[in-house]
Amino acid sequence: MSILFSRQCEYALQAVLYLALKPQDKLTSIRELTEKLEIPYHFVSKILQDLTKKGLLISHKGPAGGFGLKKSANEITILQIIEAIDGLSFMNNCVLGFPECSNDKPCAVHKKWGEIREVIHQMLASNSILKMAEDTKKPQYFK
Amino acid sequence: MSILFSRQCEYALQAVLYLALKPQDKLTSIRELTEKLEIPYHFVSKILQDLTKKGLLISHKGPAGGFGLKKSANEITILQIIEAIDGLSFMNNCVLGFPECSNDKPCAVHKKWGEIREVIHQMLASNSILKMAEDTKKPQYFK
DNA sequence: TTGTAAAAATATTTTCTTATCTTTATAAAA
DNA sequence: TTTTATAAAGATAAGAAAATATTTTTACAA
Repeated sequence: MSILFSRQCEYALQAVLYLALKPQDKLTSIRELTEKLEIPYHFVSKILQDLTKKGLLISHKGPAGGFGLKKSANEITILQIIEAIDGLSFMNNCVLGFPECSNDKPCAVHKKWGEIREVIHQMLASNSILKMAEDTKKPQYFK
Repeated sequence: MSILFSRQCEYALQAVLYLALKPQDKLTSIRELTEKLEIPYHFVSKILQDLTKKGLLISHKGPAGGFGLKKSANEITILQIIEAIDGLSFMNNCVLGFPECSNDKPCAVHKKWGEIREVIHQMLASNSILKMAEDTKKPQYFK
């Protein structure tokens, strides 16, 4: 079961981090991407199209076609990917699910969760996907 | 969309926090509970049965029947409820969804998320549901 | 012109959430 | 003590959402 983000969003992150390690001008096919990452072809293809429409990726059809980052990998954050796929509702909603939870009517962990949420936000917004991908031991992205 | 926990789990928490504010010997019917909290009767009824089987609640059939906490509200934590319904996989899985993420092959936020997770654990385990429910402005639990 | 690869539309599968209906237990009334 | 109303237990089904697959179309480089 996924934690904070949808499966879609997780795949999007994996794909983008994979692309971040490639030269920006080189396109990568869905085939390569999904085989290396071992994630479902058609589902991911839909996700990449979404990211393209949202202006985060570029795509080209035909032979030697594929996907690439639209901007340089050091200008993109994980949070931007998450925002494009899942939206930022996890930054607003009550973690215990109380529909009316707010500063006026706080749930039992409202304040504490607010602090935690800020740290999570930091974690997702403070580093570029380039740094993220480089910090990571690369072998994990390949089989 | 829910954040860390399933809808089931959220309802369970809301129900248990509601029960925590009642005298322990008094039983509460699903009807009252779901009407006051405005949550779905049948779904919640299933959840309460689960919590009963797991030994967290007691139940009685028949007139004046209903559910109550098995132990005193100051001996139960939110984490115990979560563990019973969703399990603790959120404490182990990679937040970005990398299946092989571990200390050996950490994802981009492995370390940071580990710290955050500890704070979340603290938040859920360090106070009893009695304190949780009392700290909360009570009006929110009633309509 | 041909093969490749994304785009798009549609369908299937699975999982999660919710509802319906029947059964069983039990307290209280007759 | 039998009846009756109440409320949980249980089984099953319906609905919705999320995840994944299939098929067709479109673009384009060689």
